[in-house]
Amino acid sequence: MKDIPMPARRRLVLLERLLSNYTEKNITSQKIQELAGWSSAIIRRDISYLGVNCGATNGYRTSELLAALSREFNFDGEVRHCCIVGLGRMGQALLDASELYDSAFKIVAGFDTSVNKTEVLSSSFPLHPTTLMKKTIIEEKISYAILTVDKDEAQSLANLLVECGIKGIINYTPCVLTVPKDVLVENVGLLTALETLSVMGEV
Amino acid sequence: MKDIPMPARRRLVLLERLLSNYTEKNITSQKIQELAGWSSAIIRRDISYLGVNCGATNGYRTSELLAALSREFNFDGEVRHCCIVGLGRMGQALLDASELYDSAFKIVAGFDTSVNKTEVLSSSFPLHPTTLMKKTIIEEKISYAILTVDKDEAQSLANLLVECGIKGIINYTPCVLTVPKDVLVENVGLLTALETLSVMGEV
DNA sequence: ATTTGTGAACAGTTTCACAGCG
DNA sequence: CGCTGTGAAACTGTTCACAAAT
Repeated sequence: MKDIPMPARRRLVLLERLLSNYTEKNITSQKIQELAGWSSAIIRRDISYLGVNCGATNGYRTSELLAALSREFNFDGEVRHCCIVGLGRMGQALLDASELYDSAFKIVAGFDTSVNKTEVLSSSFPLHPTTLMKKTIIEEKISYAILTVDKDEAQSLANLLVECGIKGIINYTPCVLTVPKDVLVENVGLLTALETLSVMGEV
Repeated sequence: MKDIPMPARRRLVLLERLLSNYTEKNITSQKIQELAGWSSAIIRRDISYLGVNCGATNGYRTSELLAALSREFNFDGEVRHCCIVGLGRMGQALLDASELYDSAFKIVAGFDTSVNKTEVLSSSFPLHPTTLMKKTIIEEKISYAILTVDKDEAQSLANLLVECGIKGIINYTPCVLTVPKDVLVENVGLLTALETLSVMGEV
């Protein structure tokens, strides 16, 4: 894993997503190219990092590839605990997170600065005021946070999360978060995503 | 713009986000490094693509940099029209999209396959059944779609959007969408983002 | 016959290091 | 003097093209 290039890792994650919704028994690099848009050459190299030796002719066995991806990324180990920080409209929309059912990730807590929110809303896991964040994150062994607060609270809550020893943040806010190098951030805010689309499109 | 490398474009978008929330009059490449985590060398090169000549010593003038970014990315031209496809919990959470207020993007329509949804919900822009998608996208000159449907509808609605001539899709579903090369996709689904975080983190 | 897996060539991106500017 | 802007070097990632596998 150590020496899989970063762009390859991102593609392999998408390959895992792709194969999860793929029903054929076998798949060729050519077929993946049609479905995902990357060149078949780079797909073969990406897959070669996984160390599967498929046996040519019919392409890869879907199940074998998926297993190799899970193994390499440790998606078959212990389930990773996550929390939602910010229970506004967006945070509430993620509360059920049916998407994560059957995945390697599980939301085990929600936080909001407003005690009102944490008391009124209900979910299958406990909702706490942010004052209990440190305690909960440590006790529940939470690795990742999903940040869905207002932009004026974003950096201060990111700071708090870092203090709690979080390993990564999914940033749904339109802010650039300042965090130490060992804390990873995925920026998935709507405005950021729209600006990126628009900018990648210009010839 | 033509020859700004893709990784540089992504950073420049984040630089734009960063500066939008930055109140000092001047900023140095060193300061950006502290805030965003990229090396000061690469920041200077990224900015050099914009063709601003700042005049050393005190770093860049924040306002000048922001203006150059807006100019380069055409954020100061006509507002780009967007639509939400899928009015479930997530789609509804994006309906107000206060985030886009004062930006280069505006949501002008929402769609759902269920007429029920489009009739019951209310928003500042019209909600239509997907049967009216082609008509509306053309009439309203909609460039970008925000896809928040269930995973079993994701590809078929992506197909429809492509047929309507959409330029890019913000994909909030956990699916990999198959689209022509000239249609761009930003994958911001929760599961995809969590898997990416986890995979980028492994040493 | 078809498709993988991979050295070697190529292309793209980042870093280094320093001249030049205010 | 501190900071930018940028050639040139170093590094990283992608594509080519073909031998090996079945």
